[in-house]
Amino acid sequence: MNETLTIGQLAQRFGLNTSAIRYYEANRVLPEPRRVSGQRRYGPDAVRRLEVLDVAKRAGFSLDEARVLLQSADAGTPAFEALRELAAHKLPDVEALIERAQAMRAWLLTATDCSCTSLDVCALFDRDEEPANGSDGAERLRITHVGGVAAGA
Amino acid sequence: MNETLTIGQLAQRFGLNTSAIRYYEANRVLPEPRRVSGQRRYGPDAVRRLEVLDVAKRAGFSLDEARVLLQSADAGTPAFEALRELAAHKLPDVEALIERAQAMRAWLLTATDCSCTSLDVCALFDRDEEPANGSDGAERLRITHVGGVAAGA
DNA sequence: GTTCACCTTCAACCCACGTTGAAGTCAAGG
DNA sequence: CCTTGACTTCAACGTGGGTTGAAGGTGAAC
Repeated sequence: MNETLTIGQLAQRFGLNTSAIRYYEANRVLPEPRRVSGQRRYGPDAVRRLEVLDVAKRAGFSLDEARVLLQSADAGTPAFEALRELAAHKLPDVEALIERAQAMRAWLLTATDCSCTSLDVCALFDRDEEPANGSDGAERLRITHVGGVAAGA
Repeated sequence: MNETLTIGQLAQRFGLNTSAIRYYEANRVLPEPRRVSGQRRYGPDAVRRLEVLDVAKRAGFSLDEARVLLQSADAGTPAFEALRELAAHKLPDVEALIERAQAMRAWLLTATDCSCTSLDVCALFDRDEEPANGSDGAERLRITHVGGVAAGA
């Protein structure tokens, strides 16, 4: 069992489509692998890179950011330097996202109890409300600009 | 002061681009307004609709969902019916998003303290970790599939 | 009459992250 | 020889929420 995989085997191991792996390579997130009669062959280093990429993506990094992280390894600089900087830069975005999502959640909970027959009179949809009274409105949703976090499906 | 606005005035009132308003109309999120020599004129009803749309978007609804909400008003059904259903349907997505974002935050916080010189040995990037030990790894990020919540900038 | 600000339409473009399709290559097995 | 299956390339498409640009209309002011 010499650890050399075709693109199909590698893709299967990570639950990816082969097109995704080619896409990563085309965008220099993964290096060009060795080839046997035109076909890509991957070693354990590629497996680890995909492992790192997988976790990095789930941690909220874009492919561009993941490329920076992975290429810092190739540049010989200690990994924690790039990692710390990327993480510190991403943290405020994620924290803003959390705040925003919690405001959404609070609003949606209130909305499930709404009894208004017309949206015209529903205080849930009033903007710029005075923060004096019971605060049912949209003022908590006023959080502006959540930065570059994808968090998508 | 008869409350009739041009598209530019309406856009300014909401901090929107006029193209956005035309886009909403083209996608039937807003109805076609009255016209004066070809140009759109908007009344207070349109202002309220944009207000509702604005809050709905910030609450996490897509334009499609906002259209459903706004058109239920035209259909004569009580507003709370559509609102409750939409909100109840969106809530799990938002709660998943919160969980996911909090997992990201925890990982990023750990990452800012990482001292690994190589990503190959960094436990932060190990997947499928045994939940036995100190749990520094990526297992909390394993939350799969966050549904249709945008939350973008 | 021309300049100005504002409006109109329609099609094309943007972003990230890939997917899909057409057309072709290659090695192994029957 | 022929089929099968996995691989190759490249270009085009899809998403959501709009933006941008070209080309033109309209009314009022100067």
